[in-house]
Amino acid sequence: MSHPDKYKQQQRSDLRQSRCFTREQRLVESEQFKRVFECNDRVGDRYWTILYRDNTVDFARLGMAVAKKRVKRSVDRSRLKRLVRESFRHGELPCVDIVVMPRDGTAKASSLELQASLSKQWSRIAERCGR
RNA sequence: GGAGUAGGCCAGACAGUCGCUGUGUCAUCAGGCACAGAGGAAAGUCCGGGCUCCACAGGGCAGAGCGCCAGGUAACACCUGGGAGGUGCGAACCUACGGAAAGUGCAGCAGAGAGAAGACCGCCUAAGUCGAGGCAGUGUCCUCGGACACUACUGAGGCCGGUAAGGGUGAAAGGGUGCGGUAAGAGCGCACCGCGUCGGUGGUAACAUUCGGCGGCAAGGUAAACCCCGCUUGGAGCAAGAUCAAAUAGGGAAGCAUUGCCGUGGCCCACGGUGCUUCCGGGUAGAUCGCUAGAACUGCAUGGUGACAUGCUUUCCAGAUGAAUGACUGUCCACGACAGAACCCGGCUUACGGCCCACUCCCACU
Repeated sequence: MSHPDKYKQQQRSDLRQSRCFTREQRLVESEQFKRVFECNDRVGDRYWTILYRDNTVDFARLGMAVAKKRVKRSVDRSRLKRLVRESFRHGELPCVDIVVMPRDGTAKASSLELQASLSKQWSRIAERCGR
């Protein structure tokens, strides 16, 4: 996908494969969040709790719930959100709505660790949905 | 070189790739292109404003805040300059800095006594009183040596007192030093110093005073204890507030329909409820505005000790809303601290990496 024309073509045909992150790919309304919280599957490790649920559109959507209680400083909250977004953008996922929540102490971990952790979680979700 | 004081500045840089938000522009759409995109503290939310809504005839009380003087400012508890007091060898820094003679309260331990104070040790015996003893005179008695009584003088010592010099206690004992004075002492008197006060002088003023007079001179500390005096002061906040506005339930008006059904009633009329349609009002979810052109910024000039002001000039400089401002790679260096806008400004406070300049003290060398 190094060739730009090829990239564009692919993006047009299938948002799933894209590396963009537009508004459509986010959970925006509280209804959407509620839907995921009410009924979901979950995966996780010591950094993250990730809820997911099949959605009605044909691409994955991401939402984040970063509680002030869990991550105290505003700088760290921003950092985690960026990390998650970036990772989500690069990861390949089935058509599910996802809500990512950090755990206590996640802010102390290095960016490399967190990225590794996240991509592992994405593939687990993909695997489960594939079955 | 070390230790310190004050002021100012910066907030990794460059290139490439992939993203996000806004604006502009092109495009039917998809999207393309261009430009812009966190801080000095964006933080704490501690003050002061703007802005918005609510309340309000006017005045007072209560409550809250402030408190040397002058200036700056939209305003301030901020800033600048000055005064006073204090800290430091010094450069410098610190100060909630009105009133203690309006009243009330508070002060552990020690100490005799802690607020118009006090006599524990010490000092003194002048006044008052008791008075061993001494000496003189007179009288009486006699063993002629004296004894006793009275009076006057003197008088060790005691009592009652005097005394705030000295010792001792304490953070603090009601100006200090010296001389006079005294029974011993004491502002009791005087000199000098200090203090208070009145006047003069200087200063816009706080205040100063190497000027003059007067007062013996204090009823101390604490007001971030109550309090008194003076000045200021409505309340809530952008989730303020404004506009548009589904769905559902309910409200109002008009029309239609059956002149249907139910209720009031013996029956008709009538009235109320029930059905449908349209409109209105309210306003929830949601959306839009508020939302960034401003007590703005850049540079210069002028005035001012300065904070700052005035004039000209330059620029448009985040505006998100489940919340953008990032990730990766490479190169270089001092190897990157504290930390993320949420209506906007002016301050204060706290956190923190580095650099520059000026000044002070100490050490060493020449």
